[in-house]
Amino acid sequence: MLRTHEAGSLRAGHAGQTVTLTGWVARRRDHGGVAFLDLRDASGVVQVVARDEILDAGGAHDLRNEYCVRITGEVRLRPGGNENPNLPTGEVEVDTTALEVLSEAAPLPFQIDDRLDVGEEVRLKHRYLDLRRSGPARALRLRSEASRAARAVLEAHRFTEVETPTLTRSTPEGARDFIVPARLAPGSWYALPQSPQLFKQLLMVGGLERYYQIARCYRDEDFRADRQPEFTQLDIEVSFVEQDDVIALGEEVVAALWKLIGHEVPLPIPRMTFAEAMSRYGSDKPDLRFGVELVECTEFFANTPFRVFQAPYVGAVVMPGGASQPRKTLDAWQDWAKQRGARGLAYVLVGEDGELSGPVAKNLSEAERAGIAAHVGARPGDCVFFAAGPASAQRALLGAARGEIAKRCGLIDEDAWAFVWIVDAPMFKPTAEDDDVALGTGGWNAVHHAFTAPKPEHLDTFDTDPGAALTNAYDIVCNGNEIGGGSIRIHRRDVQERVFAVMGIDEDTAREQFGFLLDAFAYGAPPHGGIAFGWDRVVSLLAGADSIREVIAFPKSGGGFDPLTSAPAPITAQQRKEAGVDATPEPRQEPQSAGA
RNA sequence: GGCCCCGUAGCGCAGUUGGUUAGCGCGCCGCCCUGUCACGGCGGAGGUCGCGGGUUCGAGUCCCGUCGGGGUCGCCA
Repeated sequence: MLRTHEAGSLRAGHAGQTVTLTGWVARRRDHGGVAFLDLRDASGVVQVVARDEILDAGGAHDLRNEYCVRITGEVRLRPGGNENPNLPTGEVEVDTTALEVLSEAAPLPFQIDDRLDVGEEVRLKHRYLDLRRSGPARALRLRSEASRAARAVLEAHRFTEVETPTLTRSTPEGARDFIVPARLAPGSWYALPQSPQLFKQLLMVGGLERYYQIARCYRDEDFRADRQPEFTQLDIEVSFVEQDDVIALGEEVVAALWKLIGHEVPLPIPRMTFAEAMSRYGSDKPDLRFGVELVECTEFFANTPFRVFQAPYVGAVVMPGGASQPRKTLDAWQDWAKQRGARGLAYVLVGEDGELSGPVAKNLSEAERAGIAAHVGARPGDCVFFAAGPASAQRALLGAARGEIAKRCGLIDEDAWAFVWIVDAPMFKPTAEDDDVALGTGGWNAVHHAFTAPKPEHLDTFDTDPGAALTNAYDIVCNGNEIGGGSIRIHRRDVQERVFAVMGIDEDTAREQFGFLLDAFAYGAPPHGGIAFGWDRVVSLLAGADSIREVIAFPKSGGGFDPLTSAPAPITAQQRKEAGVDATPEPRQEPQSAGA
């Protein structure tokens, strides 16, 4: 090693020892004649004292921030009164006898100082400098610890870590595939996997029984704050299990993860059905750190004279103290709702005297005015927001309003962790007209994915009444974020074919796209199920980061651009030719197999 | 794809109803400083105000377009 000690490890007990340290000059305080250097390595910082003659001898008189240096000297207690209680190493300093510049540093594009704000664009462009800062470095180390903790849990259960291909076949699982030209088969393409879903099921057919992988996944979709074109899942699949087994395992993983940051997750984590989550919170990933539940008002307004409320669903959500909002703020709520595609957000203000006001109040019947506050649980001074129309859209609007109310009213305890399993999700949802990712033409699309098993009681009826079929699927939600989800899978070929049929995937299409899976199911596939955690999101929650970009070593910015490498980049004409990008594929004989 | 916000020195920001030579802090360069710890002092350099067009006697400032970044809705099982 080039060093004998790590800078951040030195304490009073080292006094008298001669040490050699390596690291970066975090700061230089030059008094002429003597200079103080803060020497930083991965372990921390220690103050180094260098006399003029030492700096001269090392050719280092122009030593600047972020020079990479090696110094030798004696650890000693600082002179009385010069201790720095803000540093773990603050009782000592290293009196330099030799200094060697290992590598000079050009003037920096931004300062490496934890106290300063730096724009994300420049940070990512020079991510290697950003990572010298304590926050970003800590985030990556926490990610490593999280992976280790998860592995420990799974290894204890005798899981096998298996790598699955990243060059695979394009299968329409929902998102758009990234595709890679195949030079040896001009005009044909690999796809990068959206998840290892199909492979892990094949591993179950292969008798692995307990599989996991920290797997990179690729989806070519538009950007969001919590999305990257490549992201990571902790992917798990187990044979011969039921829903409760996977949930228990998931809880064990979650508990181990949150233990890393000193939080004990009370087990078991509560469960809520999908239907309950939608009706009480207007979301399939409710944030349970606060109340403010949706109130069902459809019955209440069954005979209302107000035409807007003559709708298949009327719901309300109460904003505590909201009656005192200025007119301008209430108007702003309308804009807020319109931005979500709603016509607006009806509201009624409950005065301190209990009198109702606002544009909607006068449209209500006498009885409705008398009873509405009590029905929705509004108190004097509150504001009641209403949404009326098709249930799913209006619940989503009220659910969003619920979150906005909590934010504006400061109802969210930022230190709280609220976990919940959302279970019994519907198997299918109607295919929207503008749904360009519909897998088939059946008018129904899988809510989870096409391999999710129906609950046993819906096994016979899911294709005759798709809208009513429920699945053995479970999502784990933390503070309003879906951090993982999974299901018990279909392991019977006939059931899988019926599901494809409901989704309008005919036999030929199914055979072409998923033939290998159907084939596999013909050979004694075991019942199996699993779960996948969104690893970037999990780690960003543990790290308290606003964005998953903070817990990714080299994240991409908007549009899938990598500010560091400037990828994606054009290719040469030669590369293009070799890759066969423009070639027409030769008709090739698919190796057909059993059961065709 | 729709909508909202932001682009001024290497970095973070200010810049009044449109009006002289576009400022501040840090960093950078030079000189000084032997107990500092976000050291200090003196001096200095550094700007196509993202880009293009328009309005105007005059545009960093107003208008249109465009590019880049961030957020949001659609989308993402």
